[in-house]
Amino acid sequence: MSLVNGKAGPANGSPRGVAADQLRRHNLATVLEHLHLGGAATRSQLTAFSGLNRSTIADLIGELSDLGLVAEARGTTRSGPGRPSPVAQVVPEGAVVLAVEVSVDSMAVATVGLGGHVFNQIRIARSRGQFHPQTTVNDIAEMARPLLSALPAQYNLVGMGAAIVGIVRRHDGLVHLAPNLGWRELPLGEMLADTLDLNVPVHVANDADLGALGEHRRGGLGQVSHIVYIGAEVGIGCGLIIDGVPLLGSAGYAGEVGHMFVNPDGHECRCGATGCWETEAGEKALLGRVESLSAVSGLEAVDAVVKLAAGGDADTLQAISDTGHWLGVGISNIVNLFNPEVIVLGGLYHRLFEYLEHSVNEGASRALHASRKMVQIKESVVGQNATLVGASELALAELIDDPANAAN
Amino acid sequence: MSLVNGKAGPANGSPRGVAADQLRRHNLATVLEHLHLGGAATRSQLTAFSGLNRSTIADLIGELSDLGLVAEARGTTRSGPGRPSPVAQVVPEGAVVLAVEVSVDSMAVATVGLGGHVFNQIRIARSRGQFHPQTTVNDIAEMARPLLSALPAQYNLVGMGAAIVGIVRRHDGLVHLAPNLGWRELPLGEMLADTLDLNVPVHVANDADLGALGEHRRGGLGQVSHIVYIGAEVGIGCGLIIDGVPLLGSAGYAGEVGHMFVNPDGHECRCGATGCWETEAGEKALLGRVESLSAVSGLEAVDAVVKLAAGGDADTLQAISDTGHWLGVGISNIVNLFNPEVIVLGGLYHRLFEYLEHSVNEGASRALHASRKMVQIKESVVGQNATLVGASELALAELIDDPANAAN
DNA sequence: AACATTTGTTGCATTGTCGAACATATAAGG
DNA sequence: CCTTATATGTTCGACAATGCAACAAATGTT
Repeated sequence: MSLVNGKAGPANGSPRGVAADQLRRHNLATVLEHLHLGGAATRSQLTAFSGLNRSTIADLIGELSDLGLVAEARGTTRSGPGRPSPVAQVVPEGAVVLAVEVSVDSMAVATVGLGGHVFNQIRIARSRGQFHPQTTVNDIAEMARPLLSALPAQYNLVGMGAAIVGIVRRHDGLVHLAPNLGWRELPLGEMLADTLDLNVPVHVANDADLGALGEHRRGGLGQVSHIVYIGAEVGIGCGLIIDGVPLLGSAGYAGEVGHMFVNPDGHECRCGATGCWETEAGEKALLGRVESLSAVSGLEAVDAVVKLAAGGDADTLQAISDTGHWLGVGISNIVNLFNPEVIVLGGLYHRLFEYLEHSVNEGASRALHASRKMVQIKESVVGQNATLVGASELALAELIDDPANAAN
Repeated sequence: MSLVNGKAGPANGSPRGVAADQLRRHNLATVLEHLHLGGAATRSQLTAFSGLNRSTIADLIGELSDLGLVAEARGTTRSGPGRPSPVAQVVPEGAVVLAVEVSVDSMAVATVGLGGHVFNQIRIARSRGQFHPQTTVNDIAEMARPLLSALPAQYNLVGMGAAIVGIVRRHDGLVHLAPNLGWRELPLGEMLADTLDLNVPVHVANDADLGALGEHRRGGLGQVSHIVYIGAEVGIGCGLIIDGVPLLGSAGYAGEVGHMFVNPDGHECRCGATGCWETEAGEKALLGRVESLSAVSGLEAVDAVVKLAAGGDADTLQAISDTGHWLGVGISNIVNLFNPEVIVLGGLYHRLFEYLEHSVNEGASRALHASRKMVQIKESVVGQNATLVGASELALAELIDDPANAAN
């Protein structure tokens, strides 16, 4: 939570100084974020966590309560003497967002409230054909309508977040390139805003970036603040959390790892190069290694591989292991560059994690010893919904960062 | 400048809430940093920059002036009517640091004051043999002594920063591994503190990380906040600035790019793999490509290459160009991962920049189009002293971040 | 020389947090 | 059941920092 002044300032650039109101904003945000991510907490816990005085905490909670974002209840059973501290928790309907995910094999929409409460969620399969963008946007609107009307009375919609399998410019939601959807230079942010017409801010981001955000905030990683999320459907996506903050790059294009070079003797890639990470560790690479499948492709083929692996088919296990090896080799580069604490595997790798784990670790042993030793390679905890959860967190962030101004 | 509370707090973790004193600290830091990096400024310019009230700026400058960090002078010639605004500027001797650099071919020590004012500097050649660590530390102490006694009266020494060609754990200055110095798990921070006995905080960091910091802060890059610095002596080093903040990784080991994989048909590397970036674009790769030099090695060989290139020797130019190509290929991976605005080439690449530029750009064209288009590959502006400057900035950062508490 | 303009200076208002005193709710012990 | 210790909420005044308005000062313009 940075404390950069957000109010309108003098002409040249944003003001760097900070006044008392920004201090209040920061403290409100800190308390609300803690409740949002950590669940219910007593006032005395909040006092300890924040380092603020109990009078201040009382005041902050009072304001959040007036805003309809937090509610207090009588403290439950406690140990030890002393006046019981009331338990504060977020009110989910106090701030609701619409989360959207457009992946290769499915599309999902969810209504999510403060605290990560999912009111409702729909996921539909999507064939791999390329659809006209406006058709997709209309489908999203169609899926969203019933979810929005099913929300409890008096809900407060504050934003919308969309995760897209593609390269997205953050500040305006322009989809620069989404090969698997057939989109290019598409002003998706605008289109969603216009078509859904919800009168709330629309955020669009890359799916892996949001997968990382979802895992960071809801993946039970506690105080871990350097995380790399790696997911695959057709291509390989990578999202990075550095010091607790998403790494976006200057335009939002950071984390494009698919065409990192890993294998001297690899296959030719659609990008023209040879031995790209995607070519060696992506879905197509995996499927190509399972001989009995050569005819099938896409999601059905992946499902078949999962089934074969579960059945203990030696060929399939070897194919998965080979894929894991190249996955690990790429990971070693990433470990050297970022020195993260955790690498989270999502998407395809999440489905196959138990069969991949060993060979990934073996492949990653190429990395610098000191960095390698301290990093843990794990499977996604949030699982299939990591990107959708990330999209909701993205949309909620604006409110959490400035509860007083964003709530109404 | 993050506004995280730094004062002693309750037992579990650092406090997240912020009180008025931290606000003051933030504003003092903002003003001082602006003067430190941007040079002299009138009060009215500071008012515009910070967004704070004129009374507040007057008060802040008053405090910085009382601390001996800033001095005001009568405003010089101005255009337009109105009462002239006094010009504030930093007092270099108000906060002085000792900056140290231990590279492969040289060692340097400098006394640097606020505003980046270099009081004195010594650089000595260093042969490539491996020296006992304590000998090196003693040499540094020896070099530092005359510099410290040559400082103006009443100077205030506030810290020391050391740049090391090796992998350094940030929080305690442990040199995990420095192959070119022959060091391993060496508590250099402690050794410097004990031997120099200056009674100030000692910071140790990787040379490329500090090169990046030096370029970011004194490289005339203005508001650019996503920078990758790439330097080479024997190996390739990489330092990253993300959103204006150094990327260190969870232990400080981030940016280890030397063994990134780039060339399928490459040479064998000392790490055991084949086609590492270092093997293809490092010093040895370059020297190996210049046939007429094959016997010579080290700094003399590099000097010879520079001379041959300046003389227009076709073989040499081709060798440099080939090296540049592989440098560019590695850069394309980095561009894809970080989406930076500027890549700064230092060290060996700085010396050869005019001969490399074209082939580096060609090699980098592999990168994602959108990211490639927006990044500029430049040569270092600070030049040979980038890492030394970075070391001084590192040591000064503590004071700038909290002028009131760190100044005395 | 009068005026407009910009900026420093001063004193008070406002905002936000802290701290002390008091009130309240629980557990433990007799 | 009553008393006591303890932890925490509540209240109100103190304190710190910034903002604001009125005034003063220094400069350019006419």
